[in-house]
Amino acid sequence: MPELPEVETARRAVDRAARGKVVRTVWVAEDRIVFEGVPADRFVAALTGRRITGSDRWGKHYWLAFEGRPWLVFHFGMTGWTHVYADDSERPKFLKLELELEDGTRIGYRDPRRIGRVRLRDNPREEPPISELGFDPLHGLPPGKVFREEFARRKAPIKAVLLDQSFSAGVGNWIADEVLYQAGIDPRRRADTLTASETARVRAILKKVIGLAVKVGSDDARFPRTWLFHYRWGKTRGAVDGRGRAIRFTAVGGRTTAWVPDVQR
DNA sequence: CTCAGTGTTCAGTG
DNA sequence: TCACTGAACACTGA
Repeated sequence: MPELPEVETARRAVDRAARGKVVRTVWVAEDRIVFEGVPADRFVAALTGRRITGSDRWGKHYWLAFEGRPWLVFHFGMTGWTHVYADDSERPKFLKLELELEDGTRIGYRDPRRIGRVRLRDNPREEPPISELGFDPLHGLPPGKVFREEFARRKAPIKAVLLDQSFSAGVGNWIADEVLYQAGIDPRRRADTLTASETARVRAILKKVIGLAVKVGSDDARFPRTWLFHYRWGKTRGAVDGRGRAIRFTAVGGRTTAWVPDVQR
């Protein structure tokens, strides 16, 4: 379930377990898709024996920084994840890459559907694909003026614009729906029809939703009960939000969109 | 067996 | 060229 908050949560867990430690051994699956054609032995050669110094994230990508280069960049797709564990008995299925650290801790990347990607980059933030991304809402939002100008020149549905990673990196399907629900905006509206105050609401709520989700470690049980998040899954017939209003499911921007017509105009 | 899916990319269209 | 749309990708689980 990896949008910005989930990726940030995964990054923090791995950072805590790995920061300052040397990689003792590296295991990598042969997988032309996840590794984009880079052979396993190149990852082994690049990472074995190197010390992890920290980590960072932009949008839905996060990376481990080492002394020297290159660094190791993860993207989760829809089903990827990084795991921290102590020994082989806990090794996850569909494992693609595993770092065994000097103290025996293991960092594993798994992805059953192989839609995620693992890359080596010298400067992740400066090189594709991360260099192509827009702002990261947790690192800081652009001024309201930038939102107004961007929306004004866009004819796509507002939901599609929020999902566009070259605008707001890290926003995925549930966050886009949650923001538009809380802002009271119909997800099908063309972005260029939003008023200044609607645009301001989108900006403020985007910051709030992501900030809170990260603050609670993406533990959805701790998301406020007023959020659409709790009621939107499964396309259930007769689904309602926390106040009993009907939830409608519509394809917008190529994605299943949950929204509440009574609230979103 | 069929189909949806918390994501991204790319061909096709206007 | 650009903005936008929709299908494709790969695979599991419901």
